[in-house]
This record gives sequence, C-alpha cells and structure tokens, in this order.
Amino acid sequence: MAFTSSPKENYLLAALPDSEFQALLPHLEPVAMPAGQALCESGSAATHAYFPTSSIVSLQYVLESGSSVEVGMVGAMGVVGVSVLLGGNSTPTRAVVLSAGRGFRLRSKIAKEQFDKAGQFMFLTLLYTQALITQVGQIGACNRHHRLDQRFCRWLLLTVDRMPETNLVMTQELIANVLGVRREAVTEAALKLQRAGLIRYARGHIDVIDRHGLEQRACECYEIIRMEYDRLFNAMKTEDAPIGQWQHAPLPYARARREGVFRT
Amino acid sequence: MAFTSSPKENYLLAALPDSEFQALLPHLEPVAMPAGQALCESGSAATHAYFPTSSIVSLQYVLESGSSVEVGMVGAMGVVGVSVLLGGNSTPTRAVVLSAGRGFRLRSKIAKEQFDKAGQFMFLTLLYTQALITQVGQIGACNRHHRLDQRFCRWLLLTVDRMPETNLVMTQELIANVLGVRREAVTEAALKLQRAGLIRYARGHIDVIDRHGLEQRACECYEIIRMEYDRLFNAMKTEDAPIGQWQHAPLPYARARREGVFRT
DNA sequence: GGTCGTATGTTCGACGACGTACAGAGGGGA
DNA sequence: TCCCCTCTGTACGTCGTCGAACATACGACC
Repeated sequence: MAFTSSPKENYLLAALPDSEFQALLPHLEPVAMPAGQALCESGSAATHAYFPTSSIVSLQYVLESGSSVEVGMVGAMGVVGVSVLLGGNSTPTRAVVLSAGRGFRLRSKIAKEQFDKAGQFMFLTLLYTQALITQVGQIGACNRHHRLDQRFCRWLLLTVDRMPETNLVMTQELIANVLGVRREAVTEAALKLQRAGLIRYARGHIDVIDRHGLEQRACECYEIIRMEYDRLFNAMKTEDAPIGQWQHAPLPYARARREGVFRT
Repeated sequence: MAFTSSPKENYLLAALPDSEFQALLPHLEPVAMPAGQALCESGSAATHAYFPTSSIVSLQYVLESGSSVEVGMVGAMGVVGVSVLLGGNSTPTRAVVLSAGRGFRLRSKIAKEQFDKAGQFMFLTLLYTQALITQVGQIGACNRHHRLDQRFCRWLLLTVDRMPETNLVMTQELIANVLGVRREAVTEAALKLQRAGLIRYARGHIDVIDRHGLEQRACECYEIIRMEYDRLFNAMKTEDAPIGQWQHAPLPYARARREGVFRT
C-alpha cells in the first residue's frame, strides 16, 4: 500500500472542475484506511464523507440475528456517505473497510455545503448515487436468486475491479460475512473455484488467476453493475456530460458477452 | 378507486411551497394506474416521473432466468423515476403498478428542470431518494436472511401502510413474483397466516385482520423501513426542516416495539 | 522447536425452497 | 345451467444452505 496518494486518484474528485476542486482541497484530509475499520456504524450519524483512492469499502446491513450482508461496495469511483449529501444524515448501513488502502475525507458539513452549491460536485455525486442504487438493487436480487458460487464470482470480480492488483487479503470468514453465508460454505465455493483453476488462495490471501473464467461463471449481475459504473465513468470524463445518451445494453448482449462471443 | 384525485394527495407534491407547486401544476398530468401496468421497463429510458396518490408501484429486478424480485415499493409518499432526477435517465429496474389507483406524472424533462432549480423539490426528492436506498438495501438483506413467512408479513405491512383500506386485490401468483419465490410457497405461507387468524383471503383478495399479529410475526425490516419513512414524513411537514435531528432508533427499541412492549 | 491461535477442510442431519405434477374450487360467460 | 378458466391446495423427490461438531494445517511467537 502506498503511503501517500493524491485526491485526484478518486475519480469523483478528479472529475471536478478546478474551481470546485480547489475549494474542497483545504478540507480534504488524507486518511489511512486499515482493513476492518468501521467508517460509519449502522444508525449513527456520519461525521465525514470518505473518498477512497486505493481502499475498498463495503456497505453492509447487520440484522438483529447478527448475520450481515453486503449491499454495495465503494472504491475509487465513489464516495462513502451519500446520506450526508442527500440530507438524511444517518442510514442503517454499516460501512467497513474491506481492503486496506488510503483515501480522503471531508467533514459532513463541508461536503453538504459544497453539494448544496448545485455545481459539478452535486451533479457527479448524484450520478454516483444512481449507480449505487442500481448496485444495491442488483445485489439484492442476486442474493435472492443466484447460487453461492455465482455470487462469489460476482463479488470477486467487483472487488478486483476496484483494486490495482489481483491479490486480495481476505479470509473466508470475512467473505462469509460479506456474502451473508456460513464460513464453511465459502470454503466449499472457494475450493470449487481453485480446482477449476480460477483462483488460488491460502490463509487469507486470494489470487485471481483466470479472470475470464470467473466472468463466465459469474451471474449476469456482475456485468450489469460493471456497465452502470462504465456509464458513470464516461459521464465523469466529459465536464458537461449530455444526459441520457447512455443506455443499458439489453440483457442478451450481456449474456453473449459473458459467454465469450465478444472476446478476442 | 376514486375517479379523481388531487396532486396534493401525494405527500411530496403536497409538501412543496406554493410557488413551486404552481410551477409544476400545469404539467402534472392525472393518470389512472391499472394493476399490472409497467411504468418503466428495465433498461429503457423513463419518459415520465410518476407521483402516485392512491396507487402503489412495485420496483422490481428481472433476472435473465426470468425470475423477479421486488426491491422497493412506492406509494403516495414517493415518486417513481428517481433516476430521471439524478441524471442517469435509465435504470435496470422495472416499475409495475401493484395496486390499482391514480396518480400524476411529469414529463422527464419538466421534472428534471424543476429538480435542477435546487429548491424544495430537489430537497424533498433527495430526502426521498435516501429513504429509497434504505428500503432497497433493507429488503435485499431481508431477502437474504429472513424466512418466507416473515418476509410475507413484512411485505403485507408495507403494502397496507400505503393503502387506504386493509383489503388487497392480489393473487398469490403476483405475490410470488414480488417476493421472488414459487407460487406454491406463497400458498403455504398464506395458509399459515390465515390459520393463525392474521389474514383472510380468497381468489385474489387478501384482508388483513390482525395487524398487530402481523407486526409481531414480521422481521425487523418492516420497522426499519417504516421508521425511515416516518422520518421522511416528518421532514416533509416542516418547510425548512433542520437536517440531522432524526436518528434511527436503536434496534433493541424496534425489537421491543415488535414484541408489544410499547403497545397499548 | 514446541505451542498456541487462526485459518481452512470435512462430515452429519435438518430444513427451507425448488420444480413438477395434479387435484379441487370458485366465478363469470355462453 | 353448464362449461371453462383462473385461482388455490397438496404431494413428491431434489437441491442448496444451515448449524454444529470436529479434524487438519499453517504461521507467529516464545
């Protein structure tokens, strides 16, 4: 993990026009984000909005029974603490650092003030909010209907997409919490994938070997979420992005893609 | 179903200051919303934003396998088409009328223009957006961890909360699509509840008899979602609502409430 | 080099949900 | 009145996941 990073490593911050970026810069506090750190506990008011650069944050719901499940994942292309911006200030979501790294944070008050200026910062975070809603909904549907090994592939892909390397530091216990299943179930699923030559792992380290294989084994949910973020990424590249020119590709396309039709 | 309704029957529209309400009024088109009507198909651009008054709209994800699941529900306290406002313009969500009724709609362009004025309309719809995110996440977690009969109770309660009466017109087939299970499973769950004296049903009609009993049988998710909407409701009552004074009640409170401690 | 703790692998019965098939039952139209 | 269609109820074997208990294995630390 690098010991320093620039705010511009976060895509949302990087896409800001210079005036807005400069306005925020003095308030952007660089923070180390160690794995397991809770940025926001369920139900409490968020003190800051976090902009990950090299870290990944997991948005989870914890139920009364103690079991938990991940409903969203935030990397360098997002922000943790949308509730601060939307005005609600607290959510039942828990935000936990999944993969250690760095990021920047803004005090809630500052973030909200910048948001209320109704400039590009608001435009971008709202676009991101929609990607988040899509992600939360899709993962919810996925958790309902898809098998564990498919969901595991989906999750692995979403994670490595948000990492500079293909090597995750992640125990099966942790993954079980994220996927909302027993640890033993993760062992089984991981074994299957290892035997198929898709991943390799040992004592808290997972290596993605065959990314394409994972994509073929994953459910459609991965593609859908990835496309939503592609769209967000495209919107961020052009300052005054024309709204509405991006459409979700129809599902048959996604399926064809997963089956390798469009691969080189 | 009433044949006429006023835009003010939608809480979001009713909470607008008069100037903004008058600006929208000429564009608000009254529409009948028959059960089963699709307001927005998955992946296509929404032409309108819908403000239900007496109808209920179900937000669903449809997977490649053909199975579907509801991730959110919109009644008189919400708006269908948040994606239009946030700038994304299309979502993978399908919006279907669950309970027939009436509502009003705005062309996407008009809605977006009013939103971009960054007034109370934006403030309210963003607050609503957060309630929606909470709902989508909570339902996702619920679908992962809670038993069918608990989810069924949760869904029944959320539905009757959005209806003027306790009588739903809803076949088991439809409910199965909403809960993401087989029709036969709904038969079983409904039988259990009927035998317990909580509901009564026959050929597409469900009557909620013992609301309190349903609440005790439902999982915590109902309370959490209801509280989030309470908070939204409170925020809508006061024009310049102070942000952040509402907090989610801690979960033990919700449990106590469900167990009847606070009942009269 | 031994010990201990964490991470991983394996097994068992139990249960919920699935898919399929088919039987009743009510209501509306001919 | 009868028919037909929709809605509902029941049964079966299968599969995935759960919960618990236990066995192994690697690594860090003394």
